[in-house]
Amino acid sequence: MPDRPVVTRIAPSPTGAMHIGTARTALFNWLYAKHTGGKFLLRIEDTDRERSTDAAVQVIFDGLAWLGLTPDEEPVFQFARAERHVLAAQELLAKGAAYRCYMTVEETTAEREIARAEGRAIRSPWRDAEANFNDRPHVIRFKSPQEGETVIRDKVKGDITFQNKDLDDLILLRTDGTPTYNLAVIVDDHEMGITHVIRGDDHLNNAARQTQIYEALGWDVPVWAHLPMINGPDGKKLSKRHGAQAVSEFDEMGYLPEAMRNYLARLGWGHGNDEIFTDEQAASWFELEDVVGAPARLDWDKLNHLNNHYIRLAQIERLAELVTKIHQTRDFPRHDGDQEILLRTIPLVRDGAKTTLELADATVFALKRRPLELPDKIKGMLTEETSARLGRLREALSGEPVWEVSELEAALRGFAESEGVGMGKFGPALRGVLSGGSPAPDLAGALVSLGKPESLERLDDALSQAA
RNA sequence: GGUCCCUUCGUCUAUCGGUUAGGACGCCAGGUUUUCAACCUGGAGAGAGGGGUUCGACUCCCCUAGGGACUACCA
Repeated sequence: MPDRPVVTRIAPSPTGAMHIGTARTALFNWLYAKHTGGKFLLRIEDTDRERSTDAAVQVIFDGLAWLGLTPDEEPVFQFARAERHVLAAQELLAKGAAYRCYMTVEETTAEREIARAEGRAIRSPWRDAEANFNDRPHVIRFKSPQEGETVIRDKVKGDITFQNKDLDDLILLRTDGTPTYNLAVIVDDHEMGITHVIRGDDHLNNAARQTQIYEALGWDVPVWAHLPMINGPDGKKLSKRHGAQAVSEFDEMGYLPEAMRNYLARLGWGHGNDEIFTDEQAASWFELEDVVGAPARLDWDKLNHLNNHYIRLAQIERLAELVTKIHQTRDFPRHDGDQEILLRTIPLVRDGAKTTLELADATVFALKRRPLELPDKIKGMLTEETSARLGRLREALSGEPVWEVSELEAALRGFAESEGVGMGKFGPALRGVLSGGSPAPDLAGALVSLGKPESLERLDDALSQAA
């Protein structure tokens, strides 16, 4: 490869959801481009007109945007470049590196069965016929070399040698004259100036045949880097039953994009003992040689741990916005003044949240409207003794001048002491009365979240109910 | 069937011939404690199997086993 600036690309086909494996491939391409000061491009492989949809194209745009992996140039649509692909096929034909094959679909199927039984690649009788019956239906096949071997110098897998006799003659142009994937990728990668093809290792076998086509065209072969797959926790192909496989699902489940980037980067790549790092660090460290050759499994626990870490790091305003969105999708009623409550509450509850969904759950207690509906379990705690004690606590709190966590902690402790009991004697009841049974932070935190007036009122509500 | 890839704690990984095989998540125990989580301390836990090469192999080579990809006029 000549010493040109690095250009990488992600080339998904728009046929449905954006798989998490595609996201990681995009991440690695992005990281490598950043690492080398090169460019990261996007090409939509929409040559399959049956399955490609505009909605799926949008899914890819949205997925990349959410992940923060912005391409450095406008996306290229493969289907729109069909003419270029055909031109390349004709060039190959003119060079004698491709031929017209008049086998019918039935004949091809029959040959495939025989070839498989004999353990060899399929062959076309038209390979050396140099036939040209202009109007008869035919495909254009690449005339793959039969002798020798083709070596793939893969940055992840190392050198891989294929015997040319095992490689069949790829179809370049279909009977209807449209280009196939294997032709289109080569032409597009070449004309987009792609220097490094970093993709899933399901394409590893294609690389050999693609290399031959590059050579036949007289083009530079890109640097290959084939990434292993991402499997489910059980080591099997990732599917619905593993919880998620599409990028959008991780978003919906409350994962932050920066957590996804960090997690995905560590799946199949490592830099010593570094586990948590910034995008800048990852980019500066990222080398294709350090990519692991073995498939990895998705580990929800580790993802959760990282997500919790990034939730703790996130701006409160941003989290409040995400939580608000979650409440909206759940039709949880919101009111004026909730924003302030949220901004007050989130810092107090986010340390325990593994996802923004959990974070949203943790804010519910503070957003409820009084009077709270108290579950029987909490009502049961309000014995005469406890109610009386909470009454005295209410008075103590109403005189509290500074409504902050450390002051309130001290006040609660002081109250317990003055009552001559442990916090266990009234803490659970206080919590229940303040939260209505929803998860809530520690007592002082809950009081701060609610604010002084609301806290006292919730106490009053409960005490009058109990009385 | 054929071709190709992969194989270190449960999981993700470090090690690039010489280490008590390290870290992270998870797990277990203890601590903290008004719930849950978080947090603190400690602990258990790995080179698929078999042959070589070498003074010395997790590391290099071969075989076996087990996973996986491809084998479309899909991408």
